[in-house]
Amino acid sequence: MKRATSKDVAKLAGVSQTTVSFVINNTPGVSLSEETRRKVLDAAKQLQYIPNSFAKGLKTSQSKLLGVFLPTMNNPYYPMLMQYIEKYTAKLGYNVILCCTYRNSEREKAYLDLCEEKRVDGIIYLFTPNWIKRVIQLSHTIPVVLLSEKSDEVPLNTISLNGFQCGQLVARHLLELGHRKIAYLLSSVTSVSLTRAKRLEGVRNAIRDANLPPETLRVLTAPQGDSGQSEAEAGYSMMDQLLKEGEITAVIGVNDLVAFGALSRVLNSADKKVPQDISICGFDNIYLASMAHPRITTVSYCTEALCKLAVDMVLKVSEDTDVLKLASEPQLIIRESTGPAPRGDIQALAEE
Amino acid sequence: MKRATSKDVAKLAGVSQTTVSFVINNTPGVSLSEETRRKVLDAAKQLQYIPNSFAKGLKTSQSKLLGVFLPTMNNPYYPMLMQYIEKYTAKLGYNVILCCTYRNSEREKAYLDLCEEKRVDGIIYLFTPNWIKRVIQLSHTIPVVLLSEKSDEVPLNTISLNGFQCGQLVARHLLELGHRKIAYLLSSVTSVSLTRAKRLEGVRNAIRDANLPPETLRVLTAPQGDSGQSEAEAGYSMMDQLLKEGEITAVIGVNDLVAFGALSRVLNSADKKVPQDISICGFDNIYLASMAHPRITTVSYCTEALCKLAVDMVLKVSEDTDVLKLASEPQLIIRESTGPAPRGDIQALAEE
DNA sequence: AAAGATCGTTAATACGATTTAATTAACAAT
DNA sequence: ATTGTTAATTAAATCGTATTAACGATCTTT
Repeated sequence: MKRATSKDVAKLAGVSQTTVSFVINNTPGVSLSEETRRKVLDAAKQLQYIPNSFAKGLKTSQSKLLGVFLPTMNNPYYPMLMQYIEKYTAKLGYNVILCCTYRNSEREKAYLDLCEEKRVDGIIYLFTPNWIKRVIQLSHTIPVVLLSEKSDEVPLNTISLNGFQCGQLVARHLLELGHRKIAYLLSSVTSVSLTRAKRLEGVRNAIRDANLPPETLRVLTAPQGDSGQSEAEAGYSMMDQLLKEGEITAVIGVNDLVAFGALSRVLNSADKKVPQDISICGFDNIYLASMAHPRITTVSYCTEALCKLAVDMVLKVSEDTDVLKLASEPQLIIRESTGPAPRGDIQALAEE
Repeated sequence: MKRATSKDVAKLAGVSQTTVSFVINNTPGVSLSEETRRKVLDAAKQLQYIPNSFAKGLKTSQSKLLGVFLPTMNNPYYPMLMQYIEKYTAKLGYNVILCCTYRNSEREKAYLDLCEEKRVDGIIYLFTPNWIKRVIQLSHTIPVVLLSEKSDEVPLNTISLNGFQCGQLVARHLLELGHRKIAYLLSSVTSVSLTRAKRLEGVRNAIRDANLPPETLRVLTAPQGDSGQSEAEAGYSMMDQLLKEGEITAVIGVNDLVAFGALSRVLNSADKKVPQDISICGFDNIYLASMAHPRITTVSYCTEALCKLAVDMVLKVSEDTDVLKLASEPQLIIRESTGPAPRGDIQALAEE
């Protein structure tokens, strides 16, 4: 069963194909009689006419398609962003193509090729590209926006999540609560993550600013992979080790998933309580953080607004030759998983 | 900066455009000298030639695009399926368009329109469509596969998750453990869900089969919405009520998210333990179920295999004219959140 | 040596829309 | 009556590819 074309509609309505196009697209600057307009619309409905986006794209070179790159769906953070982006683009008449790279360069490259072939109208990266060179080159042809961390060497439009400041926020929060023995739980991923680096930097900076020795922070690394489950498991096992040693009073997970895993481990222990004995916090404000009991203190970035901004930026065909770099204003969300350092440590603090 | 076309490549390589097409597509049935092949490839690389998928699609009426419909990203179950689908389609050279309906008929309709315009090569539904009529009509033009529950009235290719059998599985498991006071936690969503209905049906059936009275099962409903957080909250608040009443020994969440919320509530209580006092289980086997402590007993459907199957079906790897209906063989995954009914109830059982 | 058969290549056309420039009709102004 | 102006419509030229049928050249076959 073949679909009706604009030619068919024209024939049925008794007008030219041009007129059909004018009516369908409501082309600005042309005047049409109400009668022809109605005739065309009637014919189109009768034939169930649906414009062929191939032909349309061929002329206009617009695909109304957006490519969204993310490393994985296993951390709910990414589906959350994806959903915000999708919700907004749908309103604007665009579709999003899901490009899940699994932090694999080959896949990433393959997706970039596909996006180029499909002539997507823009690309949004939710992490730092592996193929920076390729992406930069591509950005001359297709608008690209990064929604992650900005890097001075990368001339790409960027909305920074401001990992450094995020790190500072949680660290200061813990320091103000009197914590002086803090662990930073890092689950390693298969590729470099600028975000993770920046967060840790921010934490270290806050400690230095408070005139505290670097030993205040203990950085642990678990070798686990990228799946949400294994990130939580990484947090669990690292916390396991920390409990055995029994020194730490506060824990920062590199993201909420790791923090959640750590929290689970403490909940599972007989003697230790959160936050009375150990405080726990993370980053990203995924819903899991507020579903846990106690709810996890974390950092939020007005994610929905940022996603909308990213879409606006990427669709802005304005010939802004300048590279735009923005930074989010992260917000600390204090919940029940963090509290004052245990008494023993408070005293230690007083002795200083 | 305009992109090179096949004509440009032809000119540079000193051959006809036809030849370029033959080389690029490796068109079967035509023989080409190694030399021309190389010349074309060199020219293509030099000009960074990328075929225009608009023109290509116009001729072939293939978009290499798949539309995937899901209600929300808030339940990790859907991103999980999405990821499996995306992973597999990418391998086949297809892209997926994310169509998130939020269980809103208007949105669903808008997305169907968009998919038709974009001439997607197939549509996969991860839930039961609201606009069944429209989808059925569409399926005459575009292959459609449902990956949810099969319904006898709906002539669409379907891979059934077999909710009925899933319900039976968990119910039998609990009954075998001696539970005779079971609660079924239902968080209501904004549209009818066949899956939810079938699961409950299966549970009831198992109870009947065991010659137990219908009162064995108590069905609770919470009015919460669709977000993952609120589904968990729904589970939390329903369990809150159950704890007050103190009758129930086992709980079935309508999905793992609800079960997780219920588990959180028990963990938060001083006196009750899981599974010693209360058993909890759910459906879907999302990673959250195995991240909780205790890990949650649930039902799995070999999700990845089913997703691949759905893709194969929709791409008509097998040429079938008949409507195909398959059912998954669900698998009960017994973990630490379920155990024998408390002693008091075992005795009650013995008295029967 | 004539007639096929095979190989490598190409000219021409079609796909279904948008868009430019041209055309007609109607009407006002001189 | 002629010209100019505006409104409503259309013919024709693209856009970049896949595909069909045809072509000359070379090689077989008899």
